[in-house]
Amino acid sequence: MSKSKRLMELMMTVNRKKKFTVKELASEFDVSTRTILRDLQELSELGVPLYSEVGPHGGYQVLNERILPPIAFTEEEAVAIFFACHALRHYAYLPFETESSSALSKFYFYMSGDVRDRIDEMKNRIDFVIPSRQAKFPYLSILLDGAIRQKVIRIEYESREGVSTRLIQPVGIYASSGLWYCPAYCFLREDIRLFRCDRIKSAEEDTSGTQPLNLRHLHLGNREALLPSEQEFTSLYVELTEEGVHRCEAEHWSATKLHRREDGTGWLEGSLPKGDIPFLAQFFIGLGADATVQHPPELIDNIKRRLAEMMARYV
Amino acid sequence: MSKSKRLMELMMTVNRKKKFTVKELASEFDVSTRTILRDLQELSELGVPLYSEVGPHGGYQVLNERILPPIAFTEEEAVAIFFACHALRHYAYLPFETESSSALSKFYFYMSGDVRDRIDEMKNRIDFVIPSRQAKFPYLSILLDGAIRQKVIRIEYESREGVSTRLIQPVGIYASSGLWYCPAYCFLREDIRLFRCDRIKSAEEDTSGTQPLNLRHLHLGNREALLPSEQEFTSLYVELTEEGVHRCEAEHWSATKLHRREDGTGWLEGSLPKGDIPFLAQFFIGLGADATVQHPPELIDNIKRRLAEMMARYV
DNA sequence: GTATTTGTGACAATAGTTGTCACTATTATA
DNA sequence: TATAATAGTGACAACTATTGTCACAAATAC
Repeated sequence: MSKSKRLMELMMTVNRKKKFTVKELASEFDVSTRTILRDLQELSELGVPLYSEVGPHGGYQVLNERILPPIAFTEEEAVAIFFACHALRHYAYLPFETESSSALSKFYFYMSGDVRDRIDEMKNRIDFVIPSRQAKFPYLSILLDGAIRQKVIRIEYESREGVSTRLIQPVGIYASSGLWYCPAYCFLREDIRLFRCDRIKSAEEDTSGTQPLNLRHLHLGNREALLPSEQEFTSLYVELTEEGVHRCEAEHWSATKLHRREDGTGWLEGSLPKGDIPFLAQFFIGLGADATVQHPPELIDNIKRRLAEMMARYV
Repeated sequence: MSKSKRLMELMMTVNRKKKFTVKELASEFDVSTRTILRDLQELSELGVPLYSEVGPHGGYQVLNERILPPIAFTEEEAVAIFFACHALRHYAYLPFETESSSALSKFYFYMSGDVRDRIDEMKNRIDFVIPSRQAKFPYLSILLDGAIRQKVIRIEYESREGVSTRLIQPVGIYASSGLWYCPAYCFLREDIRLFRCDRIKSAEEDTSGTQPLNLRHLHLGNREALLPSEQEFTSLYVELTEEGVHRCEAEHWSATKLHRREDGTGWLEGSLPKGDIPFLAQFFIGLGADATVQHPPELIDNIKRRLAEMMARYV
């Protein structure tokens, strides 16, 4: 095996093992220990953060910030990655350190001038707009970590009724139109709840010893289907114009209930937790003439009441 | 210079030059032509798409699908890139070939098992939600290309009045809540207009010889400020609750007009093209009790009329 | 004290790289 | 048609890098 190839494989091996002895690697790669020592020194010079201790039970260790073996990308791939990272820059808060800028400068350095120019030209000609918000989301990484390792997190949450302290077990986090949300099991309500992350005023791993539930099977992809809910349901039917269909497409709660006709119009049909009626009433009012609610009557009544209140304000 | 270093630099040089002779490189790198020939063969084996022609005016060429020299990323960077690309997968239509998946599999291959596991765990625990739409956007790359090279594009555009053929000169394209938009100079209206890309029914480079205008200085970052507009304006004042402030943050037209108070409430104040009144009336109706329009009277009248119409439908 | 481990230096054996030279083949162009 | 420019190959010697071996130093757990 050529030296360079061995170095790359060595890099992957030490990244995998994280702790190892020189002898071990020597027999694995079928070279002498002297060669492995020389190789490890080279890896170290290449930036792999190696650390060694002498003596029995000693050996080598690779520290956290590991580096991957060099990868050759095509320019097309580099451009795609560049714009993927570019799209993320609208998020002021992210749950992981945004190392993307250092990654981008590496790409930028190795790109030839004309691709660089092409990217510079494109940067101002294409955008992925995300509403930028005032809200602050300082606890995303704690919540995400809680979701991954299935830990119980103690949060202070600000709801309409004021600030309360709760224990939650996060299912995951997601961003939608500039806001972060965290679906989680709430030990206070004893059910899955959706928390808005900007209303979480503090978050830390729970130390009181509350046992996490076994919710590993629950994740962002399936939480809606699995949600056990004791809420009272009623059925919904709403007639939509073409524009109404467009507006409903953008709301993720309505996507599954949406049906389309050939001519572009459509309707919403499905079941509906009664607790959502106030929200839906306001939503359909916002659609104006593009949505006509036909069922349930409670929803229609709520809409009428709201319309009357608004009329009263503008007399 | 060591051989490996020379190979990397050679890779960058051939990417930059695109066309070159062996002799040229030999003198540039101060090695014999025989060595350069051997090096080029190695590059070829590494995947650089080289092509050569003998004879005078012959030489080497590197074909389009160029590859970058291998780059070493840290695992943190790899994770960040991974999720940036992950976020883009919600876009069914993109203006460039989405080579990101091949890039991701390269990363995936070189990552050690535990980081791979970490990413697998994260994949289902974090998401960047973009509304998924039925609409089709087949002409994004033509529009983006038109914006970059400042070309005139002939489109068929479907508006309320039916399908019309227009010549436009794109400023750029952007995605917002699942839809793509293209601000462009419209040769028909002789002004900048915003086109919704799913309503563009065909697009091709214009061949009739219409001269493109000099709009290079216009791009997505500044187009709003530079827009000359002959519309009639009136002033707007809207009182907002805390929730109303939140909802207005998400709309990019209102972000510049939004003012906040200490207690979280706020107001909208600014000028307003009269043509936007119907849109705004519907928007503020959607905000319900969270917005109270105080000016202009035309807007209030329009809101009242709409409320009355809706009341009538739900009698 | 001993076994285990990293670590260094020297040197010879081995393997890889480079330059030179002789030669082939193709092609544009004078 | 001859000539010059270009890629390309093979052989070999000179040079350079890599490797293994060995001797030895130093730290440390048990």
